[in-house]
Amino acid sequence: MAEAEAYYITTPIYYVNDKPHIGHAYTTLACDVIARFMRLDGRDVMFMTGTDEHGQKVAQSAEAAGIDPLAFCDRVSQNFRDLTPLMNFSNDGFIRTTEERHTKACQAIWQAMVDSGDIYLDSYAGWYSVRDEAFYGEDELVDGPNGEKMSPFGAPAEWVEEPSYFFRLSQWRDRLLAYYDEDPNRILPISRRNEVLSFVKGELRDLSISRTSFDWGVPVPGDDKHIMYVWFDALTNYLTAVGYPDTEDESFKTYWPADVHMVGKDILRFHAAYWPAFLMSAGLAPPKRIFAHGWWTVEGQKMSKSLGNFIPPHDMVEKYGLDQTRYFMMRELPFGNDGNFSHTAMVNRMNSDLANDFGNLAQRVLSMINKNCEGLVPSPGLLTVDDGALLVPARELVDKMRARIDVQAIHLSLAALWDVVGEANRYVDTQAPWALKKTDPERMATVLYVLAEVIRHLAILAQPVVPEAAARMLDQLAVPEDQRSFAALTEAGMLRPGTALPKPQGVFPRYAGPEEDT
RNA sequence: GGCUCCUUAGCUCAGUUGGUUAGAGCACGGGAAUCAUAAUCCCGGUGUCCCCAGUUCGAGUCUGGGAGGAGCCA
Repeated sequence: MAEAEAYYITTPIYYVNDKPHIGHAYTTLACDVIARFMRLDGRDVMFMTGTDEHGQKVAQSAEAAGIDPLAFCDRVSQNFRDLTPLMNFSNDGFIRTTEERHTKACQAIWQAMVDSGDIYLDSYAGWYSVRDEAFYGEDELVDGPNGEKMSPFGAPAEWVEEPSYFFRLSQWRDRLLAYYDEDPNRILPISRRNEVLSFVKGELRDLSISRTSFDWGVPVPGDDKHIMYVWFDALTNYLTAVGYPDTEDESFKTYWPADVHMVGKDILRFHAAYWPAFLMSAGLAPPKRIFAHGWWTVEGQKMSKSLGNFIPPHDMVEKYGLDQTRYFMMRELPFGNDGNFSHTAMVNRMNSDLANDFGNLAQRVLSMINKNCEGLVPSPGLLTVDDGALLVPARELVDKMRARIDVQAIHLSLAALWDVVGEANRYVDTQAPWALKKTDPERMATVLYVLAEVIRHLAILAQPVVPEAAARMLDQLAVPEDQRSFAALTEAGMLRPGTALPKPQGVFPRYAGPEEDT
């Protein structure tokens, strides 16, 4: 038995101070769909998400709430842990940067970077914004209403002057460029890759990676007046999760380096430039792929605090259904692009693609079998050219979808699946089994068998995106639990004639809520 | 200010190395069918392919300029 090939995929860790909205759910959902696909495809998957709990802002929020920072984090990180059951995520763990193991990992990688001569003590003077967690140049600042200095994003900025440890990022330019060159798909989409390339090709400055002005974070080893810069701390979670610093650990040896770091486009630079440089400096392999996805707007408008138009994932799931929500977010826009959420688009997708095309296909076929074949999987006769014209594309579908998932083109993998759904609906019409019932019952049985077998393929392949509905479809085809992976998409997994099927029930209802409610 | 990407049917987008009448889905109109969640199937039109100029026998596809949009950096 060949050992399953490992696959490690991560979401960013989310900032505990935020309230989860569809943007967070979207990132994790994309990873979930890919992780489920890989598991069904026989890969040994590690899928991680978590929360980023350090930094001055968190400490300030905790103080405002009148509790200590850890108690505060315990409370608010729950909001993100709750996304897993709500969205049916299949993450293999949930990491928090306040865990003891994470402190150890951060200090270990720091020490490794010190040992390779890439960290040095100097002093930092400049404008810093607590809210943005970022430093700014004098020329980037804007004047606030009372003449105070503000960051370009309108956050208060203060002049800070303090000792700081620096990372020799400037020394890593060529090695980073070589790393990008090794794989044309290193950073996707390509437009994002170009951005990173132009950033790194420009003048790379050394990076300040510690602060002395607050203490809610990971202390620098050997100099605990210094707290690690929050990004240094946060990025290291990807290592912590697989057992670092124990590089002999089975988990670390199996899963590192990560196959995909999924990130929002706003944090690409940290992942595509700083992080690989940190890792290489510490003698560790950099990630194989960084994918930056886009943002959702809502009814054409940006989500923002001032508009208060954040959509809590819970609201979408409640209103449209869980699998419907999952499908919409993965299908509506090319993965990587920005996209717009609208009630109309949501209802269109859920009614056209799910209810009318896929759901109704299963329902019409299963009903005919239920009524005309005594509720048993029918016995096929000799297959015709028409049958092959449907069966062959269904059997080739898994390869087509895999090729697309490999480059995170989730929307295209779904489009391929729906192509076959369309073929199947056309086949139903041209074969007209309801007419065959009177003229040629044996041929009717063959047609219904072919359809049931194609639906088996479709349901198995739809599991990553609509796990519950696909499972119900497979239940209705009496497909055993252990026959639902992609390995069953062969002749050996074919439906057995004579198997009793339960009475069919629709799995994708049409939208039944209020008509105009946007 | 520098750089990157985008601008194609009402909407969302495909358009490979330049080559005959520019495509898909949704929406819309007509027809067929009646197994099914009134779902399905067939047929149909619309496009100054952002604008201008150039290269070419020939450009949505290449070059230059311009307009609008998004983003990265200073």
